[in-house]
Amino acid sequence: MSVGFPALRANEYRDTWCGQVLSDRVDSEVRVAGWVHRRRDHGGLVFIDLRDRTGLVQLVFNPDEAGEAFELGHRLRSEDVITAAGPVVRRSPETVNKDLPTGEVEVRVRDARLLSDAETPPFEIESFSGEVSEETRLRYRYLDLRRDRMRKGLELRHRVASAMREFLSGEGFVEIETPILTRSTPEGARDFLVPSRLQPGSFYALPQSPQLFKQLLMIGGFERYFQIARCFRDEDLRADRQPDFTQLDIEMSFVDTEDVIDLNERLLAHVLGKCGVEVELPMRKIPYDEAIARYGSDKPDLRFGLELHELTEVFRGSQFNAFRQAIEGGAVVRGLNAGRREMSRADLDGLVAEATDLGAKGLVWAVAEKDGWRSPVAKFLSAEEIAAANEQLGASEGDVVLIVADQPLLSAEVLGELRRRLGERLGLIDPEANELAWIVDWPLLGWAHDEERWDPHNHPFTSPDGEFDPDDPGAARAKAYDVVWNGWEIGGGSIRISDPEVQREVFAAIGIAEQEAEERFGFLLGALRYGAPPHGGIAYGLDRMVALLQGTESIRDVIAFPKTASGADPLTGAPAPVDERQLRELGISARSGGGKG
RNA sequence: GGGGGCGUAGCUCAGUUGGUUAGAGCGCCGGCCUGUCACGCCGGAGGCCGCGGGUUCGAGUCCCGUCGCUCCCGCCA
Repeated sequence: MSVGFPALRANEYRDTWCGQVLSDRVDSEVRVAGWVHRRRDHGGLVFIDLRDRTGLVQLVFNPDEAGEAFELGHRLRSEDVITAAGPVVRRSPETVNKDLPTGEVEVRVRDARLLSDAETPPFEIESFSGEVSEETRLRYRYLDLRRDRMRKGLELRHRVASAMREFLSGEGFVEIETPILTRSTPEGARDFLVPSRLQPGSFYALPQSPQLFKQLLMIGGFERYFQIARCFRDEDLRADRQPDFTQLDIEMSFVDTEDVIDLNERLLAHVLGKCGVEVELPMRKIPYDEAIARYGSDKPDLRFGLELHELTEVFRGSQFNAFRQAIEGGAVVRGLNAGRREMSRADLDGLVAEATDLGAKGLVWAVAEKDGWRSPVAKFLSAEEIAAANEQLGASEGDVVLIVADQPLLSAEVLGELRRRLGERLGLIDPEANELAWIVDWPLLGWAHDEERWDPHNHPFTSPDGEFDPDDPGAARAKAYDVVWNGWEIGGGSIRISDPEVQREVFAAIGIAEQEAEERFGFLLGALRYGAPPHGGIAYGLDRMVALLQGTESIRDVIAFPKTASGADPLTGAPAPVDERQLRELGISARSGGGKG
């Protein structure tokens, strides 16, 4: 499945794509153009694999047929750009190359011309001696892009984006661009700032998302908007995070949660369907609390089991002090049945170390045996406790059990992360499987322990589900929803607050004072007063979606010109110092007070 | 901000307990070769062992610092 290739209009360079020189062209004359992929020079006979975006075709330079062009055949080197013409000839049976779609034929060159003489590339385009380091690939990205893998990734990305536009246009959505130079939006991440020359001392911010603008578009009456939008966040990078990334941003009016979910399920089925992934509708919906309790994650990988079970009641009042005291202190005891496994003492101790690294106070392991547990803590546990725990965990003889007692969220997340790692290590994941689900019924706010205040789980414009009680903000649920695919969060959104009074209450609850709210979001609060329809939407991480479809862990493989982990671009050298003069013009020079720079 | 891994030829990597002239495969250059397709054969060039300092008779190897790449934690709708 690839991007379509229209019939070429003949010009002096070519009239046929390399990949289309197939058996049906035998006896016809073709002119092809491209890059010298590989040469096999036999002295009196030269074979060239010529590559363009559509594939490879073998050119044969033979002194009798090629004439003057034969000399060129000898001189050609890797990545030279040529045009060549001649008859398409069927290969004799013993010289057919079954690994090549064009391997049944070849072009007998009669005429060829060098269009561009290439220096020896720093790495082989298709190398067979190990993976080229990412830094080298990025420094010569224009060569890396010639590789099959990159071309397929970016073509896939184009197909995904096209399918999105196609579906949404058909549903009455209008694609609208929002500003790149804007005011800081409050999604929590650090902003990239752009100094203003015309207003020295003031700064634009690059948008972390078009959130506020899409709400303004709803108030502006567009009803259905989307944008494939570039977003910017100045935070540390990861394999699945770039400082600038792309999101499919959607917003719609006169809708509630179910309407948004319905539209988006059909969108996902359309887009993923175009890429060979069947999506069963309706998709699973898992409440946030259930996701945490069963999988220890708000983006669970549902391709395998190993679910978590709560054991707090089993161990309440236990003789085992660590459990009893933890429970009395508000902890929740959770267990995971890893199943019948051959695990050495070192493996199990390794898991304990991983759990403490993840922030747990400890991890108890046990191996279920005929009568009781083999475990460092077995002697502290009664037969009744062990039997009850086995019952909860569904554990039978030989099963390895892992238990964490800690604060409710921490105990779940630690075990959830161990679950994820074990699923991978134990080979429990079917690489062909695709599990999509909605995570719904999110808490509106979360308690930020280090700052001792309430923080929006999503962003501060998310609508509470039902009445918002300012006296008990922690109890509020949100009209929010995330899409999770094989353990990756690929999208998330919410119904927004369309009542200015509710918006003020939520701002107040998260510690944004009236005056500050007016300063930072006055324009939104003002807009909400002029007739805001009920509205909501969603945003998808396009890079992550394409990476998942491509089967790669790194979104850098599906971005044409990505940054390294330190936010640099080895190709252009960005970020780079700028002239003192430029800084002075912007009024931000360290020496701006002084004289000449 | 913290932790792990890596840095040796153009590329991918090996390099023993610190020991004498630094290795391989691919690529590159030259020669031979009319059916190869990761062509083959013969010959050759190519090294600031990331950078700086230290220990030592002697450092690619040990120590300290630093820079870069990478993965993770923190951070990040």
